[in-house]
Amino acid sequence: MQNWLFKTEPDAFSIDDLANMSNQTEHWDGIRNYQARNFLRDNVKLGDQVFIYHSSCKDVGIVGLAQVVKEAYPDHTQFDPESKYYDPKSSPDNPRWVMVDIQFKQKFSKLLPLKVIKSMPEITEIGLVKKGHRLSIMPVQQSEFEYLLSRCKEAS
DNA sequence: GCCAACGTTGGC
DNA sequence: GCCAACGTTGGC
Repeated sequence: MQNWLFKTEPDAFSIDDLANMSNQTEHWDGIRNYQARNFLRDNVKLGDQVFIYHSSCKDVGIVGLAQVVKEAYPDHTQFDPESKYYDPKSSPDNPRWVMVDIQFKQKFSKLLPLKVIKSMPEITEIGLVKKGHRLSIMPVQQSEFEYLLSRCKEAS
């Protein structure tokens, strides 16, 4: 069992969009980084908890919680020439990119800002607080996950 | 919109 | 396999 943090740009797809999907479930497509792909393919498991994080926007931080409801399967956008995620070097026989499905669990009434996360002495391992870490899928160790979750709920 | 820090590509 | 050039990410 693992915990994760997935980044998303709320202008493209936000926590509210996830909450409004049918079954409050959506496939997490468009991951085009090998390290993130390897996490998705090898380590993201059914039932894992996922922090949803808004990036590249006015209010950057953790906004909610989701869970994995389907493990890795081929990301269909890699085969679609119309998609911005199209990868001509990938083929259906040998898909290069995968995605998982996640289901909305909770939106925190107040977001936990990146600035605050960085100021927490308890939080030292998560990729967010490390310099130059740009992964859009990152593991969160259990102790830090629990601490962050309690702070999110406390702010709510 | 800037720019630092990465990741990827491709010539050699 | 090196590395320069280029592209992308993402906080500010």
